[in-house]
Amino acid sequence: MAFSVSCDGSSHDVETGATGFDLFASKTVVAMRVNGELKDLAHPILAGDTITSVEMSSQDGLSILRHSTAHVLAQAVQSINPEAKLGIGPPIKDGFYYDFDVAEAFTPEDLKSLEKAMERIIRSGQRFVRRVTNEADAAKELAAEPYKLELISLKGSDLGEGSAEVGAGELTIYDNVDPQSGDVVWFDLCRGPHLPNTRMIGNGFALMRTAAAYWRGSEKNKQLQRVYGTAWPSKDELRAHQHQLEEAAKRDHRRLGAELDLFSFPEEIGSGLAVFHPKGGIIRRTMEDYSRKRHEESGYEFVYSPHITKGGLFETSGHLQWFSEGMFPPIRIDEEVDENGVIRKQGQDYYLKPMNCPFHNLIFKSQARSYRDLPLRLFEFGTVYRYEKSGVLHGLTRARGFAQDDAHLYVTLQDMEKELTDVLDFILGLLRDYGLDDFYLELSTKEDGNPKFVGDPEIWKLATETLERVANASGLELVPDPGGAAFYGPKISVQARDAIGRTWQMSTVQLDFNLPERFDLEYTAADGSKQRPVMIHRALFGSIERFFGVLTEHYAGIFPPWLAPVQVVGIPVADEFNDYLGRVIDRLRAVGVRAHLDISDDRFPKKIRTHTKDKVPFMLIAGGEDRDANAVSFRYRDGSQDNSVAIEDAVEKILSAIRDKVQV
RNA sequence: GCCGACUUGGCGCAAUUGGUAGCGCACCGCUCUUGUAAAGCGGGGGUUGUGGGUUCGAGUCCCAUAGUCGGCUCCA
Repeated sequence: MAFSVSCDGSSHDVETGATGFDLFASKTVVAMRVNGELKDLAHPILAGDTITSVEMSSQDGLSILRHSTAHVLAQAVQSINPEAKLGIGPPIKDGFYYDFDVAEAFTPEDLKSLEKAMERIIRSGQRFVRRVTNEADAAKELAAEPYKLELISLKGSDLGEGSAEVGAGELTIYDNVDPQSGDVVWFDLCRGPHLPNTRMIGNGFALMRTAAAYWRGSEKNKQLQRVYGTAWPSKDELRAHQHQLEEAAKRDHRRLGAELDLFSFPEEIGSGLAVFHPKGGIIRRTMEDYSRKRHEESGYEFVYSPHITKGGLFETSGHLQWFSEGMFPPIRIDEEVDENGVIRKQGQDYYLKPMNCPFHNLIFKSQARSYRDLPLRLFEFGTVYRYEKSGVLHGLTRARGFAQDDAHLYVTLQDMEKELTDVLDFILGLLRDYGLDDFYLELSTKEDGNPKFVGDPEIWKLATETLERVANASGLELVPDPGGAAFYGPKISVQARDAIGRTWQMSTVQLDFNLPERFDLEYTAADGSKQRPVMIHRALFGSIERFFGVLTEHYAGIFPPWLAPVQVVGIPVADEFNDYLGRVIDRLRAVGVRAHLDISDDRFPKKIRTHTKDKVPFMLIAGGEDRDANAVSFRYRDGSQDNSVAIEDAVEKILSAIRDKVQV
């Protein structure tokens, strides 16, 4: 008996018992959506179903490919080491991983032999066959897999949406069936769907690296060995992905920082503590100078505070209670102990500051404040120290000592929303000046029931709603981040996409009703009553170091002229033109351009090479032809040229590029 | 902090099974040098992250420690 179904938008007649295989002849269709749900092609089709094909190259298709590849990896691991216990193996961005409980960590050689074993499995064309089971039967079959048993027992509880093993519906197992013998050669608890067979994985996969990972993501659990892999519909796409990774590695700020002589992390100083070299110093100072100028224009007042303080200050703020493990341990001073070890004089504990806000609060409190003083905007490039765990340090983007471009705004409740709107506007404008222009916002809110968050729930609600209104008014995309708030209040963070599409958390704006309370901050209102101000914490760069790192990667070290450590290098074609070109360079230096003349013994092409590698934005060249025309020639970093430009025009061209902060 | 890998002159790398450290770039000197990514010659520089140990002998093996890298966890 035939009936009709809707397939990819048109009507099809199929026989009873038909499956996706009868609908899709194309080898690139790997699965299908039946009435919106992802299904294997082997899923039987019923009358009235609405079906759409899932191509291998689609998002869904890639996930299925990667998940199936993960299964093949797990089978390969167990074929080599039958003792390996299975964790989970989901698809992720660009690939997949699978966790194993094994006695010995995987070595690079292991990965090679695993790839070989995977190739054999893939070539053998095993079919993925779905089988519905129940908890009791599955528990019997998987008796040797303790982690799978745990998943079964957790079914439907706190596994979350992303789980690839068990879903809300039926419990299913996927058998890998050998096409020749029809035997089940391997199986795994899995909700699917999968490719029809392993052969469709093809040769566009690779194992990338191994790492340890806590079972179910908790530090309290055992660490399993994770193997990361990547999988693509074709070898060419795999190659393209690998090439992309190499390109990203080339713009790694840690590498560029050494290559371009910008900064370093001397081992003698300590982990996560950077020094900036002269060239990095120029970039950093230029960034800071411009930021300072813009802040001045926008009504911020500049303050300074010390790097250390007595512990009491952080008890008042609450940091010592909630985040002491993130702070460097105290320096105990002035304690006197007698010969018997008895304390004669009580000492004092001093701490390196992990934040600037308590200091600014003390400045607020240094005098009686009036509503006329508000909004009071206190700004500081404040250097803070945080005891980040050794394993999380990462160049400039995650350091133990860094400077925040930190400001605290004290406003009345009535002005709060307007001030927040202005701040967000100010931030986005400034980030654009630094060359970032693709943003979205994240709203970090408290998590109900988590004791980490302090303060009155009503106030949290007011703060969160206000931030949400301001964020929405910006017109930018707003992504929720539940549980991501600071302990004292919710925040908006600005996420920026860089030149190769990676996103970075940049600025944060936090609303705080808690610290004004703890510090007993108040001002006199127009009616003479004492009122509590609202506090807004905000940082644009987050940390100067981190922003420096992000910009380095965004520009791949090819900084726009206004930030470039060396803006112009004069390269004479021969010594004879040193004086002529030197006069042009002197003229640029006289108007503040960072320019110098290369009169080294190197030959002309060598100099071009040297300064191209140094990523100098303007190379000015002069030889006989230029001198005769009273001109110079430009060479840019990409190799393009602009010959015989009149000196006047050349100077103006350079000055305007710097002034307008454009890229060249 | 946890798991794994790595650590050789400023940088990038090399040194068969343990036998007394090499190369390129950079640096210094000399010679030569007119047109768009590396002129030639010569020279200095490391005891192999640090501290122990095994051995007749260790860059190569073992232990500890520091740092780096990849992940996990974390990120006020």
